[in-house]
Amino acid sequence: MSVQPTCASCGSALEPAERGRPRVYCSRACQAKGYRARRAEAPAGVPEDEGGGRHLTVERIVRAGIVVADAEGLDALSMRRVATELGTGTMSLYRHVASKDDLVTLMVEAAMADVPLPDSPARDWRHGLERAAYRDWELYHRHPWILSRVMVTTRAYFSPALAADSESAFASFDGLDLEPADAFRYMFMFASYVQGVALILVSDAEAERQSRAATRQGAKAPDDAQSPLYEPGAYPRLARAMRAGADPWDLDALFASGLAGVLDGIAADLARRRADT
Amino acid sequence: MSVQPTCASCGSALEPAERGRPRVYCSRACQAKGYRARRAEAPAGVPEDEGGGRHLTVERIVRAGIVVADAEGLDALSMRRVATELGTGTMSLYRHVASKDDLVTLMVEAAMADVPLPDSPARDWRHGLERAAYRDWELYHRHPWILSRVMVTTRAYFSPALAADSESAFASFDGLDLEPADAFRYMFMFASYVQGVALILVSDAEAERQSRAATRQGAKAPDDAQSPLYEPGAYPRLARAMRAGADPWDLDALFASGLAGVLDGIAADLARRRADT
DNA sequence: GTCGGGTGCGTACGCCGTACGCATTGACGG
DNA sequence: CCGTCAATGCGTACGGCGTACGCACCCGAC
Repeated sequence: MSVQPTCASCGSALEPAERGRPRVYCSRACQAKGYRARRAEAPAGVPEDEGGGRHLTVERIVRAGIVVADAEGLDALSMRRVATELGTGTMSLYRHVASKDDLVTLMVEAAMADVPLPDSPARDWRHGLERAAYRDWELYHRHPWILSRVMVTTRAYFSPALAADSESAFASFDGLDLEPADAFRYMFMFASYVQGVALILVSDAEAERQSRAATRQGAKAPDDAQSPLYEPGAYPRLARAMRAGADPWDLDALFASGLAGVLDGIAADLARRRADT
Repeated sequence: MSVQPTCASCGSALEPAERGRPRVYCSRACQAKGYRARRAEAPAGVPEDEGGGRHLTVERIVRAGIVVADAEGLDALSMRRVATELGTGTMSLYRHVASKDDLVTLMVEAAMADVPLPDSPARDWRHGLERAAYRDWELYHRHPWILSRVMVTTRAYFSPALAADSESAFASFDGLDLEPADAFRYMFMFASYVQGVALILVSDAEAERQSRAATRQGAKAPDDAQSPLYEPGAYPRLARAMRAGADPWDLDALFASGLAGVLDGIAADLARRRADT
């Protein structure tokens, strides 16, 4: 009896008719994933081609992608662009990376290693969550494009870097004897807030880039204070609030103040639960 | 002395050499904006072509765009697609809409009218903000793609629908004698949280659509409980929390619980400020 | 030597947004 | 009734995108 050959990466059946080319993988996508898996389990024999040599590797591709995305935004990231940056052909990238989506996922994973996780236990839960928030904030500052992947741990998909981030934040509650469900709810609120402000940060960064590009072309920057947002009229409350709170636009300060509020909310819930028992 | 002719929409100088074609507008983009402006100021003479007739209008284009985006996501929205939906040529759209970006902006503006603003004053600030939060939440449910524009009022750009939303939410604070700067900070925290959860909602909707498409192609849905997120191991705290809080995934409940926490945070700050004076 | 898997990449396809300019229409002054 | 001209529709084309496909080469194993 002949064994039905299966794809070495995804396990799906390989049609005998498919033989001749992939032979082990059912598609280029699986091929790339297979290469990565095999390379990862290789027991660190040769140091992987010193000095960033000519050889194409996932690492070099991901690093090049991060450079482009940091400098010019995720919109400017294209496979052709990354290939040009590396001096290779576009399709060569697909030997190491399954798709553009895969590349971005790998980039996010890699970029999150740029800001280290705290290595000491937090003084208390509030200190722990503040540390975690500022770690994420720093990440968004450095690599705004990571928000293209949702940065709150949900059941949706598994990311080691994101899970490590969450785990570290959850450790803030360690001495508290919290119900796991409560811990989850606190975390959800906390992470949602951080992610929500990050969206503003990202769009600020994007607007900044665009206005810089426009200014280079000789256009004049529009005056903020001219905006109808600052004119009393149809929106008097909004205008007053904007004048008072947004006039020197300081997103870092707003982030800090909102964070304090969110943590106050958690504190209130903690106190209430403690009183109930 | 001959007057330098200027673009009727953006006011920039019109090169005489440019004469012959646009004659009034410096570009097709300005042309589209000009048409819209003129049509808007037309004093409602003829009822604008009853019965959704053959005539192409901004309204019909925007409506078609919303239908496509609702059903298949913003990724599926292309100018060609909208044109096909309307049975016209692709480039015809550009007579009424300056660009795809312009179209999306108009779509967001129009979609936000789908859920009415509250028309009665709120009982108290907490009730007011809850109403505002659920209004936005409903909007994100119906039209997840509106999050492609940042939905927190910042100095970045002016949107009438968004400003009206903010103004209405600010009205929650009306009887409170709040410093405008404090009101702004509360609003910022509140809106950031809502927007942050919306990002999860949106990615859920996207994942849902993709998995439905994959299932139609015969793939099996992956089992949530298999995810490393639920396995104790490298992430014990995360796994416990996920099992307890995310196992029947109920985003609406999580939204409500986090919202309560955020409002508690505002209440704490209000109480503190009141005690200080 | 030769063979076969690992690797790079050129070509091509079908999308996209949109610049450009011609064709048609319809209102209006003569 | 006709000439005119702005408003409008749209066909063609360009440069970009992601990526499927298959050929060419390299290099270690035998």
